[in-house]
Amino acid sequence: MVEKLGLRERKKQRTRQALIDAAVRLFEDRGYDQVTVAEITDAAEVSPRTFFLHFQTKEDVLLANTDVRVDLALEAIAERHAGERLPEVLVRAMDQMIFNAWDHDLSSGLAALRARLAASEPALQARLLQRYLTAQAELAQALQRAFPDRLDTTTAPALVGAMVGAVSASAVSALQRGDGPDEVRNAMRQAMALVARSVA
Amino acid sequence: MVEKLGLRERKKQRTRQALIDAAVRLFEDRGYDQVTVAEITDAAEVSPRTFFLHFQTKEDVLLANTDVRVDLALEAIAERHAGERLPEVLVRAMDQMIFNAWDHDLSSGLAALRARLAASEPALQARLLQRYLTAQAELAQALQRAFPDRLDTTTAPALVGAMVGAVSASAVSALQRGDGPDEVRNAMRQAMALVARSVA
DNA sequence: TTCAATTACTACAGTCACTGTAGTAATACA
DNA sequence: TGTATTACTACAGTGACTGTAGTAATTGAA
Repeated sequence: MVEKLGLRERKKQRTRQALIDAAVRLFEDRGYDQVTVAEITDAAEVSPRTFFLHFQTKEDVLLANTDVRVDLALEAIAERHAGERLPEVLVRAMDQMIFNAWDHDLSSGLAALRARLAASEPALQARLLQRYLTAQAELAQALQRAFPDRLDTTTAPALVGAMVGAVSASAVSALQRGDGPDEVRNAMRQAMALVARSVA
Repeated sequence: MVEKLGLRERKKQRTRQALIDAAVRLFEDRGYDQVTVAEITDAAEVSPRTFFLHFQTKEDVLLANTDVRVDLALEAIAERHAGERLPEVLVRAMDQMIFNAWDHDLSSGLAALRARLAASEPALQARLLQRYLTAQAELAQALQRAFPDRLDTTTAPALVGAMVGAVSASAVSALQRGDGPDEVRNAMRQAMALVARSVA
């Protein structure tokens, strides 16, 4: 976990983090589309071009570190506990992905800001959904490897899709009616349980 | 169904259709991002500005008429047959939305082109997913109205989300491994059945 | 038929996300 | 110490999308 990075790489990570920090601060102040990429790079004291060397799109600066979440879920599937059955593994993987990582970067405020902006900013919402879709494919593959006798190439994606779809939809609907974090959390867990039942 | 439209409105629909036709033709010829909006408007013989009076984004020209699909599903839910239970209604609504409308505009080639381009074009894929999400909210609301004793404000979105998520994921995965239309269709139906089981 | 209100469309100028390219200076490595 | 790599910059450009003001056709009423 303690990577020995060269000086060059450390500098690169520093500018990357500076861009993220600047973006988060400006977005919180003024809202997503009231901030230009040029303003972010100004605040981070780098050239505008540099932004796009680190992030493919303006939205992606808010999706930083989402890979980590997916990796957590993949690990959770791979580390299948003794005697654990399909629904349990699936729920544990989703739990890792959503709540463990949630707690982790709630401190940085990135996840909270992302959720808030995704609700109001269509471009960001669309990009986030797309990220979910690619994550789904990875999860489905891992899950099928873990349960080769139980899942085929059709049911594995369907099952993961149902999970992610149910959890997302319940979260969105909870957020839209103004629920607080705890209620959103409960709604998501309830959705997970609903889908888990279909494979019990 | 036979709307009496004024001359002005008919002209408007004609330019709208001209834009769609021109876009589809050009996209099929050269691919999505090799065609500019300016070229579409040139082909349709209108000004570039006119395009954005009819469609919010370049992607939206390919999402034309998707409202109709959602409306079909909403009708299917409202016209709940005698003695029909939750899973049956849900499956029938999804069926209407996906396959009935599919057959309908397969002739125009729009649905087929959309599916093909959505697989390769991230921007379009993202927009399509977003459209699904908004449709989900409507479906969940309608479904809860139809089954007020069975569904609450948490389970209704979760259930619809699971359905849409499962069907989408299975379709994507089938398309990615190069399945033909029939196999994709089967995968989608199988996904629907999987989720329907969870509420049986 | 005539006049006034509405509106689909156009022309034009501008913003901003994003890209290609060529150059510079710091780091890495032999 | 010299050479290769590479993160970054400067610059010029493309293309999606917007705001605004004007024109001409449709509409509905006098």
